[in-house]
Amino acid sequence: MIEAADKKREQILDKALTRFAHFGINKTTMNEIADDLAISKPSLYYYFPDKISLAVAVAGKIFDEFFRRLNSIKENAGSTKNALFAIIELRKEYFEKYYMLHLTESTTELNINNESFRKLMEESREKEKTSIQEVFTKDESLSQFPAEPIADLYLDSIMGLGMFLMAKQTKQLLPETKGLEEVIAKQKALTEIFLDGLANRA
Amino acid sequence: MIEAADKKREQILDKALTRFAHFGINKTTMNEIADDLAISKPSLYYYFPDKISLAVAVAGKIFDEFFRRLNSIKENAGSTKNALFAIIELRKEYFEKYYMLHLTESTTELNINNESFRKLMEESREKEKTSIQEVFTKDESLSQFPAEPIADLYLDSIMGLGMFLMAKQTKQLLPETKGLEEVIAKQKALTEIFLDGLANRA
DNA sequence: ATTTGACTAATTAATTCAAAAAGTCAAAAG
DNA sequence: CTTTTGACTTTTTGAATTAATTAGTCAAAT
Repeated sequence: MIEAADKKREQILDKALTRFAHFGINKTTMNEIADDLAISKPSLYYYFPDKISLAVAVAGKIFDEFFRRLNSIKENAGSTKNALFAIIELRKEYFEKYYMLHLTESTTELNINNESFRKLMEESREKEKTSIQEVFTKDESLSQFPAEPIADLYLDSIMGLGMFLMAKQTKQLLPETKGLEEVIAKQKALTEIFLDGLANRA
Repeated sequence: MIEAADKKREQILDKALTRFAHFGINKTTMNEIADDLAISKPSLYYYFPDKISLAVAVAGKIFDEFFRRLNSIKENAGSTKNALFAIIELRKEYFEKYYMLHLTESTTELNINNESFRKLMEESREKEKTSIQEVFTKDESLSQFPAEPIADLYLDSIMGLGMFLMAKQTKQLLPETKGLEEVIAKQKALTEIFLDGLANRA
């Protein structure tokens, strides 16, 4: 019964995701996940060969959902600017939701040395770049220059701005209630100037 | 003889700078600095109350020199673009030169909790922002919109891009011979689009 | 094919302790 | 009175040891 096994795998993924999102990967033990599901640890290991595989599978699930949303935005957003703004909001949503997994920076959780995780992250970044690229390509008024390096530069700039501002706030002792809002605002402001800059060259 | 004391302080600063730049602050001991100068440790402590004060004084010296160069660029560069490009190169030069002091990111060296260091860094960032702001203000074609938020956004974007790309490269196992060159290239590319974007709005 | 109790192996966290480095002081030298 | 120092104390750092937790395995059972 391959179907049933898949269903169980999904159940495990769901429970694991919940714990990971709450406490992070390192602070979640395989025993806890097994207990949550009211199964034994060996059962858990029957479905996933090790903890990293489980974590990578969870991360993969999150990315799948993310890219489904991203594609939907890409297809339906009216203008280029609207699309890029919506993508900024989407990234924010996922950042807040899965903050504990540190899927963004590669510092602590999920040892960066791990091959399959690094691959997943790399592929995801590539995928996101391609999506952004398609957003630019769709815009006829920007068809003059190659979309790939532009998308690359845009994405690096937006991500860098996000990382930088977050880092700045973290090491500040001041109130950070607004926090993400400032990041989003600046990312949008940069997006606007960026698009104007391209339009100006066209 | 206040004059002689100042001269000695300068000598100490110079030697300390050399060691700090080579080995980093943490890996340099007060004994080594004293030995370099052929004086005893208590003598060293006669001029600087503690190691942090010494390190902060060294960092201050570096920043002073940096801002002297920055101002010279600001005064002499022809176009706005030239000025911003030259500043990017200047930052690169200082980053390479004083890499070991980690004056940029606030991770390891010089405990970020230290009050006087945090103050120095904050003031320096503010100063740099003001300089960039003046570069924008000088450009009559951009006099329509407020220079302050524009300079702020530009600086955050450029710094973020730099940090982000460096972090990316660090955690990559690939050749990084080019390394900084890619960073500089992208910072310049973003600068161009940014300026075009402003021009387009004006 | 799936599950588990009872195990082992590997990692992580806490503790100890010695070495290194920071920092002090009373006395001396110019 | 300013500057310097040998000899000292206090703190910090890092390696080594150990205890505890957690990852991962296996033979047997359903």
